[in-house]
Amino acid sequence: MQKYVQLLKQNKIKITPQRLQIIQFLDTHHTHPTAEDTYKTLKKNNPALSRTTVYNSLETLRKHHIIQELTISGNEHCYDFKQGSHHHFLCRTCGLILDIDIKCPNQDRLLHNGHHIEEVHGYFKGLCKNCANKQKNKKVKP
Amino acid sequence: MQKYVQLLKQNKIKITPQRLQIIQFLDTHHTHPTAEDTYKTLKKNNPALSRTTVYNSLETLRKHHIIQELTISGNEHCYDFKQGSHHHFLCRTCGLILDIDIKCPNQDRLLHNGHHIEEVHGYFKGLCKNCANKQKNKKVKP
DNA sequence: TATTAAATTGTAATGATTACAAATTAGTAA
DNA sequence: TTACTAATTTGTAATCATTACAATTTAATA
Ligand SMILES: [Mn+2]
Ligand SMILES: [Mn+2]
Ligand SMILES: [Zn+2]
Ligand SMILES: [Zn+2]
Repeated sequence: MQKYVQLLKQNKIKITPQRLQIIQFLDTHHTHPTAEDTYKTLKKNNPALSRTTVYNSLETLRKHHIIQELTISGNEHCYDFKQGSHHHFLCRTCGLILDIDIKCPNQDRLLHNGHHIEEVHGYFKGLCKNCANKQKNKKVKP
Repeated sequence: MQKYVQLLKQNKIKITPQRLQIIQFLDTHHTHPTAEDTYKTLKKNNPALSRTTVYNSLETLRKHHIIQELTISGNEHCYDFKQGSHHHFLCRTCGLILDIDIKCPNQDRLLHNGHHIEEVHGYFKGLCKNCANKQKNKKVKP
């Protein structure tokens, strides 16, 4: 927990229990949760928590590059505490989002034709192993 | 226009004026418009057009891989008639979305750890050349 | 311990997208 | 050509994620 306090201090933003809880949640659940996922989970142990606080905090943490915001699904933002840019896979069937640890020569690009690159996102979308197997079984045994 | 008719025929979906207009719009405006952009523009020449039709048509065209759906902005879908997977740049300041034609070794991946990859999206987010210059001028001449 | 700017909270508003049912139409076959 | 039917289009209402806002609370500082 102390490491999260340090993280906020380094970024000169106020240390609040809500922010600490949100960072801790993201650090211990590498499932790329949405704001709503985060809210629902933390609300259990902190019934006074407001949904707005979760949205505000995630935005603040993002602006300070403490967390990353993914736009892989297209209808909701997902958040990721993992440091360093990495690729992701989204299963269109079950919604699973996985880290994909592959090397990419464009991962660290900072400039392209005069445009300043601040973030690089590599998204793969398709059918996960699990869902693919389920579909296969259905076809074989109808 | 005949080429759009062929495209729909090949995909065995009904040829409607709305679908033809939508494809034509995307084919002649490579600005990655949203559903709303498309609706507003086409509504001018076809006041009877429904927003729902635009959403439905874009979804149908996407399912048949006639157009691509981008999730780069995070709060709205953008559409792209351009064939073949290619990378994109989003300016966080002005909203501009550009094609980035670079080679990527992961562009044509079909499988990763048993997961079936159907789409590859490479998104760069940052500040475009134009907006960067504007910011620079502001600092120099306040 | 008092002060104050920043953060949190709850509610209302917004914006994108989807659901739905009635009306229309494209494709097909007589 | 005409009649039929399933697919499509339309308009409206509903939903879902996110943001705006004002009142209340709190973390940081002196
Ligand atoms: Mn990740
Ligand atoms: Mn493009
Ligand atoms: Zn899956
Ligand atoms: Zn710009």
